[in-house]
Amino acid sequence: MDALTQAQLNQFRERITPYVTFNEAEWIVFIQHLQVSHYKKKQHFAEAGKVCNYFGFILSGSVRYYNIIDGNEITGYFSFENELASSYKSFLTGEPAINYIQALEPSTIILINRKNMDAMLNNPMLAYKMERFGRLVAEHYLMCYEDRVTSFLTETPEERYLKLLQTGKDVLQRIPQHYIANFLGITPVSLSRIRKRILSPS
Amino acid sequence: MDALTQAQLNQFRERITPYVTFNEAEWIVFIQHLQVSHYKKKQHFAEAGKVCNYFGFILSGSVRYYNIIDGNEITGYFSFENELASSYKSFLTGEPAINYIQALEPSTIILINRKNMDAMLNNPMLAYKMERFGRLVAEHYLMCYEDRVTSFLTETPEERYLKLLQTGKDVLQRIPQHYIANFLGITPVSLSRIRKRILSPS
DNA sequence: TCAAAACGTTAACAAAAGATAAGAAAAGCC
DNA sequence: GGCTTTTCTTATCTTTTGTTAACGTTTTGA
Repeated sequence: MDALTQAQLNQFRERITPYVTFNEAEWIVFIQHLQVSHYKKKQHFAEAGKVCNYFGFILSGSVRYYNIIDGNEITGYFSFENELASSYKSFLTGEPAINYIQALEPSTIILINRKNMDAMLNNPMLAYKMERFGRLVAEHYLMCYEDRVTSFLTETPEERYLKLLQTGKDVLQRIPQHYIANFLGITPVSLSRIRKRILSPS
Repeated sequence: MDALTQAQLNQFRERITPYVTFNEAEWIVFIQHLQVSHYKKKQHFAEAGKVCNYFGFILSGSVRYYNIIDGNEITGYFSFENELASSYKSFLTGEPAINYIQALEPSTIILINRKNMDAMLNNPMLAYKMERFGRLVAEHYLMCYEDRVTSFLTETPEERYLKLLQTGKDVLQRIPQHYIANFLGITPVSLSRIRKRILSPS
């Protein structure tokens, strides 16, 4: 756990400003509750069976979320720089996580631990804005999940893959294809077939 | 739109107290922002293409959420008494909804419209608790969606159906089976086959 | 640098799900 | 009550996906 640099703080502040705008006095108190940590590739940010005590903001790098089912890893989500990383349910409830979060690349992540989060929620100077921040973040991810569930119900795997391509996110290049297959809810073999179908439509 | 009865208010207050506890002065102001409305069976609470301006709490009855894809209805979710009803994304963003919400039975629903919600979020007397309420509600549904996405990634339709049965919710009896099939992400025909497989495992 | 591990594709076969249609039972509606 | 609509099941056929294994390539790490 290092101290945060000014550049790291600026990056974080710029990203969260649309959600919550701290004045200078608030900001100074807020950043006292932050830590930063480096993760090597394949190092775990959270693990199934253990409580996830951190809420993370990825300054650089990326992570994947996965579950282990019958000994096989199933990758369910990815987060990249300027996005959040947390086994949200575990962080919120204090119950052991059911998934793993692992660095896909060497990553630098700002951390807020459960104790500091509670301290801010109970600090009259920050409480209101932290509640609001928490609401907007939760609502944001809720809407993302809502879209994802809808896509599972109304789209074929091929449609989901095409839509994913259309987002044009270059971050996709950084993800092994069998993880993307998991993300889409199919096997790597099946995704390979879909890709072939798309390239040479008969 | 009727005035709320004391019994209705009590039911609502009991249900939301775990999320937010209003004192008497706050409660009196809060309930001034509530309305109540009755929905006939099959009447719509929200419709695709129209902005959902209401956030609902179901006092009695039930609703289903559905999309129309290629002319076919796909039911994605249900809500019952003491649960919420809203085309959440539309309510939050003000954009037209992409799904329909329809009463499955004659239903009575408490409504908070967008204007009243904003008024409370901007009323210093209520703002803090409304932000907190909103945060906890969003977090609750976020966790539900997270579980649901995980189930799509890691379970077969048969496993999802068995797990649904194991919840033992008698509300399932109130839902036509082909809606449950949609909810599980499969066709009604496929669910019928799964049921047969379960009853007479060869 | 070199062996091991990870990755993507392809093939062959099995299992499951989708599409469509038909028919029976149940529910809803004048 | 009698008619229509909805609901569920079943059968047949097609399509898709899963499973397993093989193979070549790329990446990784000691």
